[in-house]
Amino acid sequence: MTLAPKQKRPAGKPCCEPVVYPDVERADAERMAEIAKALGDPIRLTLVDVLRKHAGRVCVCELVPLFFVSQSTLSHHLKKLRDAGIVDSERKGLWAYYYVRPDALKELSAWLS
Amino acid sequence: MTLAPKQKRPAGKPCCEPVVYPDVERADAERMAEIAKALGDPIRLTLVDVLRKHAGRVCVCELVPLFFVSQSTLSHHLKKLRDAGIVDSERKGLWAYYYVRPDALKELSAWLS
DNA sequence: CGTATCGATTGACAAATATCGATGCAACTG
DNA sequence: CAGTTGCATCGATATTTGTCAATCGATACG
Repeated sequence: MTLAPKQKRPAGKPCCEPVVYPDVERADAERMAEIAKALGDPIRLTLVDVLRKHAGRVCVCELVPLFFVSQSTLSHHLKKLRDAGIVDSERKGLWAYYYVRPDALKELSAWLS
Repeated sequence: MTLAPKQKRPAGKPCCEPVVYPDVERADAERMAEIAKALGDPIRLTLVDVLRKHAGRVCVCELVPLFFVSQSTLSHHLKKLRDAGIVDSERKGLWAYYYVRPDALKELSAWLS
């Protein structure tokens, strides 16, 4: 697959024919980029890693001591993951249990490989 | 795998034993988060998609018209991808040809699946 | 040589983000 | 009921990000 121009453009005319096009639809790209963005922080990526290793649910009070940030900051990160649809939570009395939504990472994972 | 506390903590004592730990090392998480962050924008994700579909190299002048942003903005996005180690470029005369670095996405892809 | 073109860089600016401490709220304990 | 606990939200602040127009450096063309 060879493309791209070899000569300077004749002035006025376009540099080259547009030969390449994306395979992903714009909406798909936006959805996947949102997921990727949410994973684009070491704390959040690690959070997902921890949650994924547990089929069950993990209490927030167990997550907080794993990172050197305040409780409110961690809560903020969890919210970002929730907003991106990667995790969800369930409240039980005082405690909140988080878990990774099944298939949340599927599309991005498929695209990546 | 059951964890997490069931009773309010006795005052002074910790809420619960830390039972869960991440499987990824901190350095790994940081590396992967950096990649994910770079992919966390629709334009950049689409750029990678376009470049990936071409074993060869793609000229910047072909990439610009694919997006509704200025040339300088696209250049900025390409730099982000370069800084993250996802793509690299080669200059040939006036033109710059970009390509996805092999294996750049491997680690993240493996972790995701 | 002088001029046009490609692509990167700079400077500016608004918007989004990460972080914290303080506060709020629901629910448990005594 | 009063006090305490777990977690979310708010307000403030510093940093990062996306974007553009303008400029720059190198290269090509005439």
